[in-house]
Amino acid sequence: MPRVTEAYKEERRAAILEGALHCFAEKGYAATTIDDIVRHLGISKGAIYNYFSSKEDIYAQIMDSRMNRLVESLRAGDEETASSAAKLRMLVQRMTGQAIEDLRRLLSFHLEYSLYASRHDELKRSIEKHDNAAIAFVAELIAEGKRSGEFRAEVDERLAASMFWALRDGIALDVLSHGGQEEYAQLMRGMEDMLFRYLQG
Amino acid sequence: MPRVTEAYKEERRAAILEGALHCFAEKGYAATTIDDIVRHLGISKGAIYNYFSSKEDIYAQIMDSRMNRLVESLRAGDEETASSAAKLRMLVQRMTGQAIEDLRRLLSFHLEYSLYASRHDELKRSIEKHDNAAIAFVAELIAEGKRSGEFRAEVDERLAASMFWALRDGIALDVLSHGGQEEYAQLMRGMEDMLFRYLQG
Amino acid sequence: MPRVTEAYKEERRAAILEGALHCFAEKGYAATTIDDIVRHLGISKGAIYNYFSSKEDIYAQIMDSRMNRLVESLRAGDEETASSAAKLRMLVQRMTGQAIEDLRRLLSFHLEYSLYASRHDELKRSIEKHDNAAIAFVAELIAEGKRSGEFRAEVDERLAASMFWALRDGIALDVLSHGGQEEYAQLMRGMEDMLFRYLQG
Amino acid sequence: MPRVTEAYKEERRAAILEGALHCFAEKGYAATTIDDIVRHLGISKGAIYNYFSSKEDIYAQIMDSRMNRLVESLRAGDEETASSAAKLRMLVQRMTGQAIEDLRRLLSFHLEYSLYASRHDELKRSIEKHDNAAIAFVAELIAEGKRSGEFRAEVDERLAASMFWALRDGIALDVLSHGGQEEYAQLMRGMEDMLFRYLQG
DNA sequence: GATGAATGAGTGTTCATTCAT
DNA sequence: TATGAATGAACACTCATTCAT
Repeated sequence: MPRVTEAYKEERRAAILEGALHCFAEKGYAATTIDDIVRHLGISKGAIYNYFSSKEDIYAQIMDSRMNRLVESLRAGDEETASSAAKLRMLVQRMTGQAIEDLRRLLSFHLEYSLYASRHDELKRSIEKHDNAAIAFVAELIAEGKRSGEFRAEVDERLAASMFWALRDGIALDVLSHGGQEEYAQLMRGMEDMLFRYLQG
Repeated sequence: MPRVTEAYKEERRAAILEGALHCFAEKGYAATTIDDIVRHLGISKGAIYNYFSSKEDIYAQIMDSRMNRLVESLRAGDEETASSAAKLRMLVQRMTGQAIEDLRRLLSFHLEYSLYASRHDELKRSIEKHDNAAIAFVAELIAEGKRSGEFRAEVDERLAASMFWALRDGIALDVLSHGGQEEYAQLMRGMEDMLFRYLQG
Repeated sequence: MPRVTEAYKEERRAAILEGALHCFAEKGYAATTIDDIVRHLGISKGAIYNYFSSKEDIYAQIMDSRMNRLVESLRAGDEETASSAAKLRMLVQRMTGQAIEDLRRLLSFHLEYSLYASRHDELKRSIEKHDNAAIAFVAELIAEGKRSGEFRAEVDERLAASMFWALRDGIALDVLSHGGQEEYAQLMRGMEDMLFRYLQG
Repeated sequence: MPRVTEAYKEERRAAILEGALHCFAEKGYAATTIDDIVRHLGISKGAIYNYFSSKEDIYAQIMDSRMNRLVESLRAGDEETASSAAKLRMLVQRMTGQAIEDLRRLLSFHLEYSLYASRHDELKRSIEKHDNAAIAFVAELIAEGKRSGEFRAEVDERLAASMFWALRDGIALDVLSHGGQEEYAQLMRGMEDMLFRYLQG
């Protein structure tokens, strides 16, 4: 008979993940100390270790939870009625509408994590899994478009989907260094334009 | 060993930079210790501090020297006779030809540095300068193509140049996580295709 | 071990201060390493940094606490009934009675600290404050003696008080280099003699 | 047949001593690096080690040379005609006349050296020798005064001489922390007054 | 004799993790 | 479970000294 409910624990876990994400996004993984996180959350240092086994564990779990939500949200926007092209366009536009500040913070987190994971095999696998899900989602959209004749039959949907994400990630990376909201929006419109010319010929 | 020539010192400096780059690319900046670098180079710890003032100084100087060489090499491939489209195609193909292993190592270095610099204002400025040089180079190529009628008059050359690099960086980032030489080459061919459809309409 | 009482922490802080004083007095500030202190106290290196922010912080806080206690102890010996001359004589005699070994250790600490502080403005101010308190205490004694007619009306009490401490410090400095208990006692008796001849004419 | 004359070498040695004294007085022994000295003098690091075996060796030789000159200068002021009391008064007044800035720098050097030497037996012996010479010089003056009836017969000349220097050192120490030229002069006049009252009853 | 690059033991400090309370 | 003081390996950096030129 546990003292605390499962729900309470789950809430606590999520709060720590959120607080840690805030710190990691702000200062970077290596520069963030457990003390930073603990201070930010107003909890004790020990508490963290009741929920996570290490700093790296927190890192990985943040990413995992974010990725799951990302794929969910991808699906969520999926209106039944719309054409494939419309869906894809909507996806780009939802991205375009994101506040640059959120983007910057989150993106730098994602980028750093990818880098980090690329040097740690265990993490690499989970990244790959999630990335594949994201690619598959877009690839499926494109495949639909091909079937409905909206997109050229010659495009390789997996390749195109990979390029979709590469473009998005590259733009985000760019914006990280320079550029504000307007420049980001402009690049995203450029991406939309380029992408549809490619898909539609 | 004093009364050394300037050339000797410059060589030494370059060797340290190279050794450090090797280590940073391998393990990441934060995870690389001065001892790692020193061990890799077979020199003493103190020696490093005769040439650089801190670990971060080394980091910044590696990037600076790499960026300078990148822009130079961009210019170097510039054949006089070729058309703009041919030059641009050549540029993409030179990138496509790169060994994935080199790319992976170098790219992860670049990415990590961009991330790091985005949180350190002094470094940020130098990154921006170099990035602008790279963008300007491609933008000029595209502008030439517009003038010669090879490219659509409507494309904004700066935007297109930005997207050129975003695409390239995004692909590299992708390849960092998964994919090998073949997947990289395929993505780069996709990039070429997408890019020219966009530029040529 | 958390949820410790304030008293426990205060005790710990005091113990570190004491241990550090021991080491600084023995080997000097610069020659004493944090490892020396830690070894002497049988605690871990990190523990020190839970209580103090740096080696210099420890140094300054030792001095502060010693100075506070010194001024307190000066006041503590202050018998109500005695005449001013008797009080002053008592003060000198209490100093004379000190064990030379204690004196040597403590004095070399004080001297070194004064030297150190004289080159560090923040510390300088606190030294001055404490020194002034010590001078003011003796000056008040002398002023009382002047009022009661025990001391010459012409003596400037602040000047005389400064010389009181100069003499004491000078003697201690001397004893640091040579001399043992007997020589110290002799010098202090000489100080008493010289001082009272000066005050009483 | 040496390449350079003895005189040249002696000059060089002296210059290094002087430069090192400047640095030690400014920043303190521990805080002064060989690089500081070398930079101040505009010579090479190796050069120093042609003349001295270590940083400590320099330290000790500075003190040695200063002490020798001090005792010489004490004797130099010794006018034949004057009475003992006049000679002693003159000695105090010469000290009083010193520029506070010189004093501060030099005194902090002396003090620090005494402290340092008190923890290093080899150096301690040489300090004692020099201190004894200084005490003996003043003691002899006082003894003369006793013989000529200028000073009280009861004073112990060695004790009085020790107190003379203690007072002077104590005043200098005081001035190190606070006080400027005027305060110093006032204290020195106080010392003169106190001293003569003691010697003459 | 002069030079100054090289050396590497040594320093103060940090920080993820543990565990007694 | 929560706490936060304790731990100690690890780190970037310093600096007296050496020695090839």
